[in-house]
This record gives sequence, structure tokens and C-alpha cells, in this order.
Amino acid sequence: MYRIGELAKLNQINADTLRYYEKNGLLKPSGRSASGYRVYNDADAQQLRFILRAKAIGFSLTEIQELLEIDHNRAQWACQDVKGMVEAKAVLIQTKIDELVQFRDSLQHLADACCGGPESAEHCSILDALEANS
Amino acid sequence: MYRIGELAKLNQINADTLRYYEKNGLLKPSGRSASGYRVYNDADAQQLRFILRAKAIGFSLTEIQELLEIDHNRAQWACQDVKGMVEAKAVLIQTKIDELVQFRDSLQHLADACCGGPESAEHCSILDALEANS
DNA sequence: ATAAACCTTTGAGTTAAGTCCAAGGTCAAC
DNA sequence: GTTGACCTTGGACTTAACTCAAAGGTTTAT
Ligand SMILES: [Zn+2]
Ligand SMILES: [Zn+2]
Ligand SMILES: [Zn+2]
Ligand SMILES: [Zn+2]
Repeated sequence: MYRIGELAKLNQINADTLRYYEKNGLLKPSGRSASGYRVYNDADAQQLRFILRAKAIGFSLTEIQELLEIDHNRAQWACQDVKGMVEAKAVLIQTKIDELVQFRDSLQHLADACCGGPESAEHCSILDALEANS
Repeated sequence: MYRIGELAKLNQINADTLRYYEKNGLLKPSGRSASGYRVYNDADAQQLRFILRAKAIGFSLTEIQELLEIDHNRAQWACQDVKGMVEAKAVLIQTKIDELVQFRDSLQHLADACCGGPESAEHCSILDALEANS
């Protein structure tokens, strides 16, 4: 049995984050104390670790909500569904990677063409490229 | 001489975006008509293209503001400064790429271990991995 | 008995880069 | 002389995931 600050500290997150997760349906404490304090049990703590692990892998909170629903009703879902989610996410990430690689390469091109010297930038090829009218 | 809607259409952006750029010090129209309409001249239009080009390469509006300041005062800056900005940005992008590649690989690992079959997810290795206590 | 450290709720603020709305003024065409 | 397309301003809203503040109640230790 943990109070909010305790559970937060154990997982190195902010107590406010736990309240936020509760408000957004990700983790509801199993009970409340007589005075109204949130009380989390071990199952709650395990679910929090599930959430944090999924987040670390890169899932959004919305996606984690879906994963939790599947996890809580495993019998009603197929491996297909779960694998599908993960693979769709992988494709999205790959797209993002491709974009960033393109971006990095354009920057590298610009930088390579610039002398990088200490004299005035009046002839700078980077600025010229940005100013170019084509 | 362009009015706001005209310049926006020519550059395939929203007129609101031009007002936003003005509010944020990126592009001030060189004049106003008698009735208060914004009036952009060719230099304004060229600066807008500078902004859009830099944005397409991946610079943030804040960074573009810095680039504009350098561009407007080229004599007071060195190629070093400009090249430094671009290279710093490239390093940042590379870091992001590395993170995403890691993320993609974790997802791939998870997906590879899952059978992906149509039967119940009660044995799903992906969910098990997220639930794992280690 | 009182101070420190905890907890409660509600509600607002943060970042980035816009987008949308309402209420009204202006300009060209028919 | 009236549509319709355009322009003005100010301010609210959007996404994601928190984070903080205010004003007050509870627990624990001294
Ligand atoms: Zn140079
Ligand atoms: Zn240069
Ligand atoms: Zn399976
Ligand atoms: Zn599976």
C-alpha cells in the first residue's frame, strides 16, 4: 500500500503525474484512506510500471490506454491485433527517421559548402542559399 | 505590392500565418494602405521565402529569427557563427535519429517475438514483456 | 501544541506554430 | 446600391503531457 508521494518517488515521477494519469483513465488507485488520501496497491504499482515501460518504448498515453484495455481483456483480442499496433508504430517511426535523415543531409550540405572562417559572413554560402530566389 | 491574401496564396500559406509571423517579429509588411491594409513589397516577399525555406529545412521560428538577424547584419557576423548554428542543429537532429532508431529496434524486437496469430492474446509475448516485473 | 511534510481539489500555465471566430470596415463589380 | 470577396483587430482554441499555484486538511514527530 502506497500513498501518492511514495509511489511517485519509487518510480521517479511527479505526484502530479499520477493524478494526471488518474484523470486520464490510465491508473486509478484501488482505494482511498479514511481521510481521502489515494491508496495504491501492488497491482496498481505493477500497472504503473507497465505504463512507464510502454512510455519509455515510445508509446503515447492514448496508445498505452489501448494497450491496457487489451491487456485487461486478453481473451478478447488476438496476437494479430497487438502485433499490428506495434508494427504500425514501427512504420510511423521509420517515416519520422527518414524525414530526419533528409533534414540532416540538407544541413550537412549547407555546412559543407560554407568556409566556416572567422571573416565576415558577407559571402556566406549558407545565407546565400536561404536568400536564393529559385 | 501585395496584400496579405495575395502573398499568402502565392506562397501557399494562410493569411493568419503572415499575421502570426508579424506578431512574432519575423516579417513586418513594409507599409499599410490608406485604409489600414497590410502592404508587402518585393523585399518582404523575398524575406518570406527565406523564412519558408529555412522552415522547410527544419529550423524553428526562433532559430529563423536568429538567421534573419545575421542575414541583415552579415558584416557583423562570421561564417564561423553561421556554420556553427547549422552544425549544432545537425548534431541535435542526429541525436534524435539515434533515439528513434533505438525505439524502432525495440518495437521490432517485440513484434518479432509475437506470433501474430488470430488466436487469443492470452499468451502474447508483447503484453508479457510490458507486464514483466524486471 | 506546533511545525514539517504530506495530502486534497480546482484551475491555470507551459511549448510551438499556428488556426479559427466574431464583429466590423473596404473595395470592386454589376 | 448592394452583394461578395477581401481586410482589420482581439482573443480563444488546438495537441501532449505534464507542472504549478492556491487554499486548505492530515499525519507524524518533537
Ligand atoms: Zn565563408
Ligand atoms: Zn559561410
Ligand atoms: Zn500469439
Ligand atoms: Zn502476441
